[in-house]
Amino acid sequence: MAMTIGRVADHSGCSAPTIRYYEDVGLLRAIDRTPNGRRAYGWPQVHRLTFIRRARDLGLSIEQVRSLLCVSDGDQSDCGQARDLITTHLDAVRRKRTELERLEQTLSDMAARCDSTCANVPDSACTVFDDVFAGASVGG
Amino acid sequence: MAMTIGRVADHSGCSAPTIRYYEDVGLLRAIDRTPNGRRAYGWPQVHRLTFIRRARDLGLSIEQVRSLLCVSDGDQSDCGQARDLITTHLDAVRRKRTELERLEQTLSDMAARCDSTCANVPDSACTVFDDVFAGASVGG
DNA sequence: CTACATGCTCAAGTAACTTGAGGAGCAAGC
DNA sequence: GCTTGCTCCTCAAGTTACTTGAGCATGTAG
Repeated sequence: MAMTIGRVADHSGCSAPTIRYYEDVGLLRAIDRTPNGRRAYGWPQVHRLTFIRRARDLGLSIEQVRSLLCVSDGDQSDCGQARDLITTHLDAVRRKRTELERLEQTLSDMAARCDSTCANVPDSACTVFDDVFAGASVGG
Repeated sequence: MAMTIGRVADHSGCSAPTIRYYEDVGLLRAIDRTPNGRRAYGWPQVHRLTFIRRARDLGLSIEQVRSLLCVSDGDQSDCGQARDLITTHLDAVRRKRTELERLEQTLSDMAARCDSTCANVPDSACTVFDDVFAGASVGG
């Protein structure tokens, strides 16, 4: 039933040192130990770590993640405050997604241009960046 | 015609110290100086910095940004390699966007649940996290 | 029972900035 | 003409969120 830190790392996508670090800074607490002193985890920790990793990957700071987990842990008693916290993060995530779509479009334009201008001319100079940035060159 | 670092900061969205830092690490080079030693920028640098900021905001490392700028600068002579670079980044950006959409959905579910369960019960304990994570609780 | 993979702690290193100290240049108002 | 205040400069140290490495113990496979 109990997992080693290595298995938890595999399941959650966090590295073992990172998991110990999260324990250090208080995102995980009171990890059981086996008689010989090794950490013993269960599935709830795997889910918590997966959530943390996803949020971190997407640019939320440790403190922001902590605040969301506080809501989850019930440390945040006022539901209105919890909702504010969530919608604030939601706005940030939406803005980020919009920017990401813009970059995706830019990169995709570059690749298409690359295909059309130099696909059949190997080793030719590439001009993909010349005018993809809102009509202006990238500059020096 | 020439802009101070402060104006460039306003236009590009990078802070002045960050712009100096990018010069230090070689993302910007050979910035002109006024007779009294202040940096003098033009629009090409503004565009370049805007591109850098967008890419950085979305999780590309300085080294990845540098490699894209190398293509733009023509330091990358092989168009095939340039295309590979771009499509690799494009894949990463697409995966990131998918993850972001998942987090957006999760947060939006939380907000909706918050509204329906405790909107008219101020100061009540909030249960928004109880089962939004793939059917499992966040754990401890 | 010897490899060797995995775990532990603690300290130092890294990336990408941010903040702070200490000082100079210039524009506006008195 | 001089002070007030904003912006700029350099250089050093601090911050966040980890990663890497040293040195040692333990569990597992052949």
